[in-house]
Amino acid sequence: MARVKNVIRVTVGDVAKLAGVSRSAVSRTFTPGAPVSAGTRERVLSAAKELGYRPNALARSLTQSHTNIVAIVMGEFDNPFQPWMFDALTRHLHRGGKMPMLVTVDLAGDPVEPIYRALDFRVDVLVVAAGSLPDESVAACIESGVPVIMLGRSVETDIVDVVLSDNHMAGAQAATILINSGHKSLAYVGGSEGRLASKERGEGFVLALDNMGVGLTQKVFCGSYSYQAGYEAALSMLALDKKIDGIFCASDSLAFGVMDAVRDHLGLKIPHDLSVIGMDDVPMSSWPGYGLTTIRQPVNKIAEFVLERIDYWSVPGEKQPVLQRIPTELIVRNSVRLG
Amino acid sequence: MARVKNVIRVTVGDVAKLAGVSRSAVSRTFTPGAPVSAGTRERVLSAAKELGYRPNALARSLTQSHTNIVAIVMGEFDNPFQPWMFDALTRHLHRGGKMPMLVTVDLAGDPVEPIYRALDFRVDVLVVAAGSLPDESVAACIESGVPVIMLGRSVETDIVDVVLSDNHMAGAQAATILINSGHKSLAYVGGSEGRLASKERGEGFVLALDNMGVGLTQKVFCGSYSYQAGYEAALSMLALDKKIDGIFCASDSLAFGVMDAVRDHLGLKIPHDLSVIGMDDVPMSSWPGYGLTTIRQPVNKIAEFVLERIDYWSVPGEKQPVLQRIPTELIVRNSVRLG
DNA sequence: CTGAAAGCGCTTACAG
DNA sequence: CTGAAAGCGCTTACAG
Repeated sequence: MARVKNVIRVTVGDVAKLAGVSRSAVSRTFTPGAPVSAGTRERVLSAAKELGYRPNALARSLTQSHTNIVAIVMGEFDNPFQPWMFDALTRHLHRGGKMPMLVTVDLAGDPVEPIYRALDFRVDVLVVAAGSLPDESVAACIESGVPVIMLGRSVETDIVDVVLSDNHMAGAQAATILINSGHKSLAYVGGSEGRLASKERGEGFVLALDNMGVGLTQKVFCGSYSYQAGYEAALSMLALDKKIDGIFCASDSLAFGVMDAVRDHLGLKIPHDLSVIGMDDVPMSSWPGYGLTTIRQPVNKIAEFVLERIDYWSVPGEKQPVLQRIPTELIVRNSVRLG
Repeated sequence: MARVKNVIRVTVGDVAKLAGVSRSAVSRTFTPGAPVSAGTRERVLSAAKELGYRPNALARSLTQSHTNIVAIVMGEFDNPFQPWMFDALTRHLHRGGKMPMLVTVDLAGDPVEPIYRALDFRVDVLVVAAGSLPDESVAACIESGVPVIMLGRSVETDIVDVVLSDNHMAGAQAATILINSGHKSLAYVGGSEGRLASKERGEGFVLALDNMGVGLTQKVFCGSYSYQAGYEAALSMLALDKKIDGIFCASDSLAFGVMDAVRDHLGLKIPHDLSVIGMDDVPMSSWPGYGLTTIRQPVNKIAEFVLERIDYWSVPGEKQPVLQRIPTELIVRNSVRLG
């Protein structure tokens, strides 16, 4: 019943002894590309297998220039998009042989200490997946001296990578389907006015509308991407202007809020009376209860690109940060009246 | 424009030199409880501050019996409960000074390799937050020799901690409110029949019903906790038996599926014609669109307890694993017809 | 290709 | 309380 912690720690020395070679030989066998003869490699591998040996990643990291640990810095999961993006990211990191270490910045706590604690482990790079992250936290990442890859967020410096969805394209895709299907009076519901993503999505929407000779009837920024914000925005917006027949929301959760508000309080039918279009394509969008037509953020493509950049930064030398926009995709379901 | 990686690595030696003390003294200053005179501590601290010194956690881990890294082993985020639990867990780990390292087991990939890779970093403990985790992965954790804390899942051994919601209590809470508010024909919608949680919730529900002299009208296991599963279950269940007026679902997402199926296809009003009660209390439950009455899983209490157990396992000696059930809480909203 | 030696940055007994 | 020394488990030049 009682449990005794009993981890046998096999080391290079043990394997070397059993294989009858030097510790260097063992080390080389586990270092891809290092020179070892087929014979010794064989003997080392079989000894290692017999002993159940695996190199201690901590010790290895101490002598190498990298640790294979990637810090993911984020705020709270206050929006279904975040866990979704996060899941794709960790999955890709694993495939690339990286171990994700999590840094969740608590809005009630110290904005920088958790970041320093991750840095103590000599993480190779900081992936900042941060909508709701305090500016101080972001600043700490940038000043850390460690490569930073920002997700979907703008930064005032040009020394970090930024990867984000092509928000202008997204806005244009929303505008196009709405106009092509005969909508006349359109509105945009954004998140935080200050955030790049909300700004760009709105700009892309308006610009495409302009190009088709249509003006925007109304625009509102909610301060967040949350369901509640969307719910309230819909109420106030549609009370003001009842002829709006199409709304583009800067996130799916905003769109869900809009849809529910419309159903509960306004007595309008979606999409018959009003079309709603979201952005993200979180799994919930395909639930029959919503059937949300939306602009998909390509989380897997984003994650893949992040992995590429991690590899890029991992080789020493003069480096050039990039700002990369990943194309979005229109997903047609039932919340937009067609034809 | 070009970015040069330029991390200055200050070491104990640098600080020792500046402070005019030995490296041991520096080390002791950063080791809580170690003997250092106020004077040297002062000098060390100020030197450290001037240099921006922080102990290298990797090197430190190499000489100590612990690393402060906690592995979180999980499957996919296929259910809103998981990110919610995960968020609470990581938050508490940070508060306890632990760094979470993520191990997501890909169903398409190797079920054990990612776990070994985490073990290579000498994680202190494995927190297995695993509904959908393959048995092989779970076995690998248990055999690792590292303390294991299982979340909401049963195990065939008695050498690991298990912490989970009090599922019997949850079932009883659901039964009680349903019966007290005059429901007559009740059904249970579970997840996987084989899983402890789904089984226990159903048992608790039936047992409480029994005690009140009521039988269960119908029971179905969906194989998962997903929205889709709930949607389909509702369709087939209610087609079979139209007089059911109360359904207890083993998860909120199951309940959302049931609600939407009922609204879309059965023309029943919730809660007027049919009451639905969920389990988890994920944030979405409080969205006006659902207003789900549910049994809350105390994620923060669970996370707190996990932290306690991590501390417990961290001190050496004869150890005793525990199975801890955390009380659940009824959250009343609008999906159950009252009185 | 191979091994002995030095070193990564820290902590822990060990004498004082 | 303090410092010199040894050691954690590995890798990397350095000779051969």
